[in-house]
Amino acid sequence: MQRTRFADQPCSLARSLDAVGEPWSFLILRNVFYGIRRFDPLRRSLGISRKVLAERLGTLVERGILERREYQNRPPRSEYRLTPMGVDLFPVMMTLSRWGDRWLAGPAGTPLHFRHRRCGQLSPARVVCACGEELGAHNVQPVRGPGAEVEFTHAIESGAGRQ
Amino acid sequence: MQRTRFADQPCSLARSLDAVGEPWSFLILRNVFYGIRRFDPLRRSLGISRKVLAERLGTLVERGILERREYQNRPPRSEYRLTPMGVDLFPVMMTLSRWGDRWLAGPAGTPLHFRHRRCGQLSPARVVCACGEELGAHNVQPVRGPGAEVEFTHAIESGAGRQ
DNA sequence: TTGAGTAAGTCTCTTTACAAGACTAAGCTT
DNA sequence: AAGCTTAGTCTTGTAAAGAGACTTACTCAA
Repeated sequence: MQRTRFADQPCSLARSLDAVGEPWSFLILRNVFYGIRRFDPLRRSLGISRKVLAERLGTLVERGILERREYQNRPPRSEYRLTPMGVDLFPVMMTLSRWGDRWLAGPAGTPLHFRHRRCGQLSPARVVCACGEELGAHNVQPVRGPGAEVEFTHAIESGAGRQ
Repeated sequence: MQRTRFADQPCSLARSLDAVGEPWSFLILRNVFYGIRRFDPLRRSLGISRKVLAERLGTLVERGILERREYQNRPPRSEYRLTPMGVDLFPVMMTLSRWGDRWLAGPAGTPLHFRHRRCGQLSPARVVCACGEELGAHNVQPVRGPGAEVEFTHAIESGAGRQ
């Protein structure tokens, strides 16, 4: 009876969660984004146990999200860097962070802003359509794609969008 | 020795993960978005155990993400609906889903698209700044906000942005 | 009025995963 | 040589997930 795997579901959300949904994975990636790339600094900054950190780094490397790189070999020391797949998670982290800013920040306010380097704004990352309009549950409808499986999307297409 | 709580960290990402980062939470919310709102249909569509489903629904209600509503009382039957806080998670799920579309879809292709109702496009949800430009790790810099704590942001500000 | 069915759980048991921290190994420093 | 640093592995105890039996309260058909 091991933890259910989501990777085989015909759903990109489930697959993504299977790849980075374990406890700590996102926080490890956050700190790697912030420039903390080595084992001990990661462990200290996160307060994570050595065992779990080693496991998470291993699976994130295995899945192609981080890359392990030796930066010296006497003694062997390595650091972890984001692959393009890992870098591409940044927008996800921004939207999740923005949700927390909105609903969980409390009276002290937002702990951390993101500044868009080019225009200088402390940008409240918006999720938009190619046409530029902001997207949300109210104006989006799920539609079966080429990788769909019929029995899976049946319930979805019949009931979708009605909140 | 219980699981580490992220809710007390001065970081909206950590707080968000504490609220919805448990296994199954996102998939439950996905199905509620798709119109599956009752216990047994949720259980069947997810393949989750009754115990864990009851636990997750309970904590999501407790945290204000779902609302439990009786739709009949003889016998008492209830359904779960998204609160505004829950509805606001949809853009997060779209970006996570988009990441899975990009990196994990495989040869069968995207299982599910999102169609923007107004313009009709199968929209690859983009994360953009208020100025309209797309945001990513390369053009964003974290900046301390009012709710920050000094010792926490020290490492971040010194090392941020260099990948 | 008995029996089957349904919806929404609760409870028990087993297995897995996390938390804390001791221990290991290889090299460096004083 | 003793101690320090980095990067782990290993051990032990607790918490949480998975499977499924059981419960409660009501409806419906025979």
